[in-house]
Amino acid sequence: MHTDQPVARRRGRPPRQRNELTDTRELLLRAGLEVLTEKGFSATGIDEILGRVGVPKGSFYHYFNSKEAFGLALIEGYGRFFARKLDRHLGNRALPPLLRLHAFVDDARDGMARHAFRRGCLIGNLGQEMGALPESFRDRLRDTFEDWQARFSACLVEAREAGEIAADADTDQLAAFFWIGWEGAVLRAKLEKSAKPLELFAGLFFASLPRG
Amino acid sequence: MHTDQPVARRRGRPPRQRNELTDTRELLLRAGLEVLTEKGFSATGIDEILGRVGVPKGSFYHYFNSKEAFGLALIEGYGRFFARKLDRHLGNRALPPLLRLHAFVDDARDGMARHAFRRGCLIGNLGQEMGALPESFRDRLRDTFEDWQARFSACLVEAREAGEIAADADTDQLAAFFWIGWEGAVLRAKLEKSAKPLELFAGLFFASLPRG
DNA sequence: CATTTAACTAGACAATCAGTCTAATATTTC
DNA sequence: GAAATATTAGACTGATTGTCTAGTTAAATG
Repeated sequence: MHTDQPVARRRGRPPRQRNELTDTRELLLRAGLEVLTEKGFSATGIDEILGRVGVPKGSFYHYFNSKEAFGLALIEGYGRFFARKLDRHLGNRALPPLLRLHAFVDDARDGMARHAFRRGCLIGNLGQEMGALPESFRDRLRDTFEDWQARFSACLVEAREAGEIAADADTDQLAAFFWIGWEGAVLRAKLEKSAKPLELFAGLFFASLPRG
Repeated sequence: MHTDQPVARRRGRPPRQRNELTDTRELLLRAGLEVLTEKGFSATGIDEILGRVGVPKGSFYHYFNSKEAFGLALIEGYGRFFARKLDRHLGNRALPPLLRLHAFVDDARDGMARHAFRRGCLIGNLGQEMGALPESFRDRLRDTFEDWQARFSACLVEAREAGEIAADADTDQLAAFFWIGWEGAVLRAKLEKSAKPLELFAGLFFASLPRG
């Protein structure tokens, strides 16, 4: 039985190749991310996003079933975006592990500064809004935090193996401690329009790490 | 010149004495606090608050000039409420200073647990929402955090004087560190519907305090 | 009782929300 | 060209938003 022969190719228009730069769906996601990191989910109307990109409403509901589905797509995209950022820094074997963590923190701080501290962290924003959000968001947000924590913890393990922190350090706990507090720092940085909360938190966090 | 004589008493109906328990204004504030700590400012409609209290819409704008004015009143009330809670614990001379801080943390955690971790901190909620809020909120929120931090720092000073923490500890910095991270912990506790983030953060915070 | 002032209410208002729907057009394969 | 699908276009709905005005009721004084 032939299987590598195109038995009955579908007629009609095939799905087009997605282009990262011009794809309408991608444009909507990008604009959505900008607005949601600034104002959150509930305070943002779909029309505002549409207006920015210059796309009519019909297109939105072609690409997304609902505002909820749009939010879920944003969470996933942002989670991956940040995971890549983490990997880029924490996997940089040119630096000792602790310095990699510092590099990540600096990068994240610079990212906030670049937008004049108007944009925060999408995951943190939505987490705080959970009371008014579709319940489907909860697990995704939790999973995202857990994922980031795991990457952070892995780097702490390397630091432990390199003798930079104490041999009996609980890296999972320390990573959780970091992310819990870091999200608070992002919140405050947005409120105060300043990098100080980020630097203060990161400074005392690193100082608090148990030394060998 | 007589001043204790009621020279020209105003005619007409006098402003009534506000009664803490039945006052409509107070009821609106109380209900508003419940909803806003749960869902935030933008996601909450005035109608929802009105519905809870059983007060018609027209009355709202008799007591408050706008939703914004309502929000400002809530911030002030919540700031004072929490300041009292802080004073009650941190001023308790029956306990050594560090234990007072622990007592406050436990109280705050129990408060969240009592509402099944659905309600967060009003100030933290609004801080995160700042991007979509009237700019008049920003200073009030900042001031509230500063106020809480000052009270926390004062207790740390007592701890330092009692030799519970290092003599050269920077109490202002430590208090800032605590509140930055604590708000993050409240956020996570709400997301995870669990006391764990609160306990984990508080645990490592206290462990990180520089010992004499 | 009449007047004055305050407390409170009823509902209209325009604006905006998320979401739906129908029709038209663009793009590709057969 | 015909067929099939992808995408666009935007009017429309019904619900909800914050705000406001005009009115009624309550309590005091002269």
